[in-house]
Parts: sequence; C-alpha cells; structure tokens
Amino acid sequence: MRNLTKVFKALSDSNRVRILKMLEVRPLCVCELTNALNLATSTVSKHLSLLREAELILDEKDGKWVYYRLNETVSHAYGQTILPAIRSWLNEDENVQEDREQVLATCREEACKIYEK
Amino acid sequence: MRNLTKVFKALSDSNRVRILKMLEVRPLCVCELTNALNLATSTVSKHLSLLREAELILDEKDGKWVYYRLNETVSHAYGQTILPAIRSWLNEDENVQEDREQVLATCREEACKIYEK
DNA sequence: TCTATATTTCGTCAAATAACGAAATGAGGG
DNA sequence: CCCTCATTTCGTTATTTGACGAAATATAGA
Repeated sequence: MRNLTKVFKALSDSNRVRILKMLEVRPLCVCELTNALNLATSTVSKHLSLLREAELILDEKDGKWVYYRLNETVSHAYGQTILPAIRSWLNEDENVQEDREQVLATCREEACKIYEK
Repeated sequence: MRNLTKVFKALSDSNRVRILKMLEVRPLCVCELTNALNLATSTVSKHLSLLREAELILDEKDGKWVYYRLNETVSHAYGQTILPAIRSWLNEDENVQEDREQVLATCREEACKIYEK
C-alpha cells in the first residue's frame, strides 16, 4: 500500500509529470531539466529524488553531470502499468510539447554553463 | 495535465485507496466506509468528494443514504487504465483484506445507527 | 591546489492537505 | 411540524509539500 501511494504521490505533481514526459525524449541532466522547468536547481533535484524513490527513473553519473532516464525495467507492477500509460498520455498537451521542443532545440552548452568532454 | 494530476492526487492517499478497494466488493454508504476506516464522518466525506471529482467513483442517493460505487464507465483514459489496474493490485494486502472482511461481515444496521426501508 | 560548474542537502517559509468537531442540510417517520 | 439519522460544509489545527537560497559535496581542468 505504502509503495503504491508513494508512486501515485510522485505522479501527483505536474512538474514531476513534465519531467517524465521530457525523459521520454532522451536522458537529461538536472540542468537541462531545470532550464525547461524554470525552477530552482534544488527544487528540481528534490523532484527527481521523489521520482527515483518511486523507482520511476534511474540516475547515472557522468563526470560532473547526473543523467536521469526513465526506468524501463521497473520491478514493481505499478510502474510496469503506469509508465507505459503515461507514455501514451499527454502527447498533445501544449506544455509537454513545448518542453520537448525546448529539450530538442537546446544543446547542453546553452542549458548548462559549459559543455566539455 | 491538470486532470491527470488530479487523478493521481486522489490516489495518493492510503485511506482513499482503501475506499476504492472496499468499493470493489459492493457499493457502500458513507457510514459503512467510516466504520471500516475509523475516521470522522466528515473526513471520509471529504475523501469521497476528492475521488468523485477525479471521476473515479459515482454517488447515488437512496433516501437518507448516499451510496458510492466505482465508476465502471469513467470517461477519461486515466481512469480506464488505472481503475482496472488497481482492481488487480493489493488483493493480498493485509489491510485491504481486513477492510473487505469487515464490509462483508457488518450489516448496515451495525455500521449505521438504523436500518430501515 | 585553486577555480568553476553540477548536484545535493539543509533551513526556512508559504501554501496545500488531512484530520477533527460543530454547524448546516436533507430525508424519513412519528 | 418535530425529531433523528446520514451526509456535507465550515472553521480550525497539525502535518506535509513545494518552493527558494545558502551551504556542502563532487568532479574536471588550469
């Protein structure tokens, strides 16, 4: 029960749903997400930790960046049902489309201060 | 987006999920639900109104009682996906099983003060 | 090492939420 | 019409949540 409500709670905030819909495009680092959401970095980081605790996303460190991506192999039935459903929902939503355009249009050098490899 | 988060928010509280799982057994009036949840009537009434606003349940007046039941013909895709999923989840949950046993064992005369037709 | 950048953690504040009891509303039966 | 019971609405309170900025942590490069 606790696990289920944790998943629903993670999904009950529009900024967190926007994050999931952006991650459908490709894995993104915190600064790219922050850029699109227009929130403080610490706020976005907190949203990401809630999504991660619900096992809806995974994080991977790459140098000084942390990349977040959808958890395609989520272990619980809740995510197995809900993540694909969310993928099919909101694709016509104006905000979601704008977010995605911005993600695609903005290269990381603009979203983050520096892009070096 | 607003509609989706409204649905998830409605589902993000364990007492509201317990209500849905009890309504899987049969339609119930507010006093029967209150009896099982051990909350103030006004609190249960508020939970029910949130579930109703998310279109997950329907209410029907019968004399001085109001019966709530699952919305089997919910119009939005969110409910069409999530309600059947919830029906398949938590059936082994201890609290859910206790709630259901109580619902089945308690006749309305006990749950409510009076039963008259 | 020093600096710059990315991210997380912490402390704080305002708004939202869940709970309660009291009061208001509605329906049925003397 | 009065009384009772079921339910909802309202006002209050404690807790949770979402936001911010500042401070802490981590990494890469000069």
